Amino acid sequence: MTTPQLTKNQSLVFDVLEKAEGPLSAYTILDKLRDHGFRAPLQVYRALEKLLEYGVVHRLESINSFVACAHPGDDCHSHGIVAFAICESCGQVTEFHDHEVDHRLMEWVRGQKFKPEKTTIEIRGLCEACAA
Amino acid sequence: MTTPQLTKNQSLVFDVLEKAEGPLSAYTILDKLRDHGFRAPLQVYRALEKLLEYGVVHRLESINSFVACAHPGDDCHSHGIVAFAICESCGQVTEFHDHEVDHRLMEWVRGQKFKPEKTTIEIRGLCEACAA
DNA sequence: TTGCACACGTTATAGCATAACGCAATTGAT
DNA sequence: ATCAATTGCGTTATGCTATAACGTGTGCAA
Ligand SMILES: [Zn+2]
Ligand SMILES: [Zn+2]
Ligand SMILES: [Zn+2]
Ligand SMILES: [Zn+2]
Repeated sequence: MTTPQLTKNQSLVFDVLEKAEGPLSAYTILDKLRDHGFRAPLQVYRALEKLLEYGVVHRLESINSFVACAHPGDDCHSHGIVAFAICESCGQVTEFHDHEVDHRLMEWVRGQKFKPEKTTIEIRGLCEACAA
Repeated sequence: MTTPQLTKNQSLVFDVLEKAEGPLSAYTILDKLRDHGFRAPLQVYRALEKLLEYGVVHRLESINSFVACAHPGDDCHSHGIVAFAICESCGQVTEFHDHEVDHRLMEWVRGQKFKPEKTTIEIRGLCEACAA
């Protein structure tokens, strides 16, 4: 998926996510953009929908939040599953890929004749700093 | 984790989930239990909290729903990660375990000195019947 | 008896996400 | 140039998901 030129709202939302330390909820993004004219949740959600489609932003299902892709330009997303480690203390998120995990999961779905569309792998816990 | 005797509310919620064809949202469970005296979401959420703790129910993060464990009495839950395949058409859920996937993920977290607490693996797509 | 833990009921509130309407700008064919 | 289709945008309203806060009753152990 090649990323087209972002619209104004999409750029604003993306910039907020890129500058953030960790994942943000849609409503947090909204609050950060009120000075730029954002008034309603849909303005955020519509931008996020496109950014997710372009693959430059990921959604963290287990915490209802969004994060900028940590591997811009990487083609991993086109042929692999993205996994996340989420620190429940400081909110830090690490994005990674493991082809062996992908392989095993895809082998399983093939055996079941299941047709995968979107796979979520999220590890919640404590990062090295917070676990100390 | 050994499962203690369930309370009345916990039993009601568990029975609903066990008899269900697929995953249910907390509010759907609530509606199914109104005839049994349930009036408020908290009655459902409090029961679910315990059932999750006992390991007899799983939460599907990506669809905000709950499902009865498909492997009652299985000790897989104590030393492995649970994964789910969720059909987005018919709602059918298949629960499975893959030790190799567990192993790879745990190897990754060990390398990062990340301390995992709860891991989510959910594959959304189409089951064999619905993909045809 | 007193204190504690736990389940429960109720009301209110917080947090997350989308439906539905209308308008404006863009594009691309006819 | 005109028309139709698409896309983005703004606004209001609504729906779905989850928890806070308070009070009650019950069982049990110190
Ligand atoms: Zn990424
Ligand atoms: Zn941390
Ligand atoms: Zn299970
Ligand atoms: Zn299906």
